[in-house]
Formats: sequence, C-alpha cells, structure tokens
Amino acid sequence: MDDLIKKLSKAEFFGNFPESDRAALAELTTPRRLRSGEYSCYQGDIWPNVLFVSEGRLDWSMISVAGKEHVLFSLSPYDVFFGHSIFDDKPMPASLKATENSIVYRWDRKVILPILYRHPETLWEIAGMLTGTMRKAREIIYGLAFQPVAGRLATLLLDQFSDPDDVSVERDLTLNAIASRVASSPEVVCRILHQFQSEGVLEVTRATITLHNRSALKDMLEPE
Amino acid sequence: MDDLIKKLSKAEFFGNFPESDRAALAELTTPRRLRSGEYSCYQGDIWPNVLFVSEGRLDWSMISVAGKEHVLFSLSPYDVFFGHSIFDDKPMPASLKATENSIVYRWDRKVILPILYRHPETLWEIAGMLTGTMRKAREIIYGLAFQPVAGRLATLLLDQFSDPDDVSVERDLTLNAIASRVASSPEVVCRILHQFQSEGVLEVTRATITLHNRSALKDMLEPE
DNA sequence: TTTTCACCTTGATATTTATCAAGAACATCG
DNA sequence: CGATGTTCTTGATAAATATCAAGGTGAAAA
Repeated sequence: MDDLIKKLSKAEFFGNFPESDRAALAELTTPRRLRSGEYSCYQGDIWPNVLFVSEGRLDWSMISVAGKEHVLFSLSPYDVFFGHSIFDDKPMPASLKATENSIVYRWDRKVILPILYRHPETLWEIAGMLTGTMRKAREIIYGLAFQPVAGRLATLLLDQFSDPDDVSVERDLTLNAIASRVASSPEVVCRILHQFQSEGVLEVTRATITLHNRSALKDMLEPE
Repeated sequence: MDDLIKKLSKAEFFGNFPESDRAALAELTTPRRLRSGEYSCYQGDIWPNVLFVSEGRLDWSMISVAGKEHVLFSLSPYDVFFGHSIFDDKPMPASLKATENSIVYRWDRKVILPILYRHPETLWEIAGMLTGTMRKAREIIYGLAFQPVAGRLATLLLDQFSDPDDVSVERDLTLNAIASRVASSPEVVCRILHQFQSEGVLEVTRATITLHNRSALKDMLEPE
C-alpha cells in the first residue's frame, strides 16, 4: 500500500493532493494484474471509473465494425485515466488494452467522487486534463484529414525520438502496431519506412531505427 | 438585455442556473455582430472565453498548412462554447467562423469564473460537456480512420435527415462546404452524390435532396 | 540442431481518391 | 435583358493506398 501512496504522489493529477487523500485513495483500491493482451475496459461498456497505471502499458484503441483497430494513444506508468462514463454514464467509445503485463488500480465513481469534491480546484484541473485529451484528438484528426500516411508516420517517429539526443531507438513496435496507430496497413508502413531509408532520412534494421536527418521528418509536416 | 436573459434560460448549460445568475451574466457582456465569413477566434489565438450563440451559425474548423479547411462541427443558436484556452491557457486548436450573419455574446474567464464557481456541480457539468465534445471527436476519427468518403457522406446526410419524417431537405451546404466536412474535394462529393442517386438511394436536384432509402445509407455504415 | 512461428519484405494488382480542366446551369446585379 | 461570378458537373488522368500473395529472416522452442 505504501508503494501505491508513493507512486500516486508522482502522478500528474493526485500529486497535488494532500498526503492524507492519497492514503485514502490507496485504502479504497486493490491492484489488478493484466496480462499482455487483456482488456481493462471494452468499447461499449458503461465504465464509470478512474484508472491509475502502476506498471506496464495500455493502449486506448477503437475497433471498427470491420475488425480493424486504431490506437489513439497509450497509457504509461503514473498516468491517470478517467473513463468517459464517469462524466455522462454513456458507453465507452474505445477500449483499454494492455500491451504488456501491467498493474493498474481502479476506483469507481461512487468511491472517488467524494474525495475529488474535497478540493474545488480539482474539478477545474479535470477540465484542464480533458482539454488536453481533446487537443490530442485534434492532432489525430489533423493527421487523418490533411496528411498522407508518410506524414503520420513521420509524426510517430518524431514522437519516438522525442529526446533530441537519441538518434537510435529500439523497434518496440511491430509494423502491425505502427499501422494501427497511423490508420494504415503493415505493408504500406514497411514501404514508407524503406522509402525514408532510401532518402537517407533514417536507417532501419530488424532491431533498431537510427535517425540521420531529423529535420527532414519535420519538413515533411510543415513545408518550407 | 432581457432578451439575452430569456435566451440563456433555454441554453443547454446556463438553463439550470438561477435567474439571478443569468441576469448577472447578461450584465457582463455585450452583443457582437459577425458577418458571414468573419471569425470569432483564430486557430493559434489564446482565447480564454465562453461564447453564447444568439443568432446565426458558426463553424469550428481547422486549417491545414496547405490551406485546406476541415469543419468539425458547427454552433447554432443557444449553443454554449468554452474556448480551450480557458482551461489551459494554450492556443486554440481551430477557428470559429461565422457562416451566416450572427449575433454572439462573449465572456472572459476572469468575468465568468466567479459565477461558475458559485455552483459546485457546474464544474462537473462542464466536464460532462467536454466529454460530449470528446465523443464527437471520436466519431470524426472513426470516420476518417475506417470509412471511405462515401461512408462519411452517408453519415452527414443521415445527420441532415435527422427527423425520420423528413424525406426532403434544402441543400443549404455547397459541395465545397460538404467536402470540408468529410475531408474530401467537391468533385468527389458530387460524384458520390450522383452515385447514390443512380443506386436509387436519393434524388439530387440543384435545390433539394430527397431521400428514398434511408436504410441503404445506414447499411453503408454498419454492414449487415 | 532442427522446427516452428511470428514478423518482415517485396511484387503485382485493384481500388480509392485527388487533381486539373472545361463546360453547363443558375443566381445576382446593373 | 445581358453580363458576371459562383456553383455544379463530368471527363481524363495521376497519385495514394489497400490488398493479396509469396517468400525471406530471425528468434524461440522442442
């Protein structure tokens, strides 16, 4: 339990709470272990919960009627996630799926609301957090509406190479995983990756990607 | 002024306020007339305001670096819009543009926050409203990621024919306007519209669209 | 070591969508 | 009424993307 309290203090949201409230939160939940591939919530569920990621990684992804998957973003340790249903009691618009063995903590609305209400500014912070999610959604729409697959892939790569010093990253995503993030197919992603290579932008091996020309990727997004 | 107070009572959000607060709100703002084509806020602005639409129509639309436009949704009379910046002080991710001559009222954060804070449940309602916007964004992403242009157009048409009794609607949107909602080009929209016609789904004339087979449009979205 | 399996790669092809161009239909205004 | 400008329409063409198929590669398991 102390472990959880400590982790919550580093969380983006509960970090600002007084220690006593973090302790109260820790009292009200138990760890859940998810194995890679397991779901925490399904698209369509009424799921009025708050989730805290302690270990592992979860994807927030939509599934189409045709069975295709589109991953919008993923949750990492210390991330806090508010299920949509907690605000409006409607079904969840996407699913949360563990992509690694993970440990999460969950609170039901009935349990967590009284604690949130102790701090009036907290509700305002929630609005700020939701606004952040809306901004992420906006970026996704922008990519889909205006950019070709190559552009969306460039964005994803720049994201992976977020640290300006990193020039080489492990390929932790399969082509399939990448495709479901840029809304395309693994074959197309493969081709574009090799096209980037032939242009000297980067170098792909089976295990790593090495970036040679970061600005070329950026130019792809904002011409000039 | 009384006019505004009355209108606010029918608004989705301020309608639940006590009359005194609506009066207070009316005191703190003045009407702004926008001519068709004028902008209320620009993508990139810091714009910490709340907007109430009294008359007319505004489009919430993104503009790409290449100059293309994508309309995400529009605001009609009685709609209340919270600018993103009001929550996080960051630039607006899209623009608000009047598509008709319109009358709107605006409040700055400094002015409106004290009134909102009078009702603790209001903040929770704001979160609910933001969640609604996120759900709209999710539908847009779903369309762009999984559906061809014809599918997105079908969704738009079903939206126009929302009343099950309506079988005929005025064509109030130009092909250009439709194209910027389904993220395509006017030529493509034109062709698909005529393709629908040749399939007997609907009938297009210059002035109206008449729906012959509503379920055909629905089937296009959810096969089977 | 061999087998197995998932993943990657590449080619060939079909489909979808964008773009350019030109003419037709319509509304508006002088 | 004629002139003007916008919107619609259609054809031709190019580009982007999806899909299917087949073979290659490497890692893990037997």
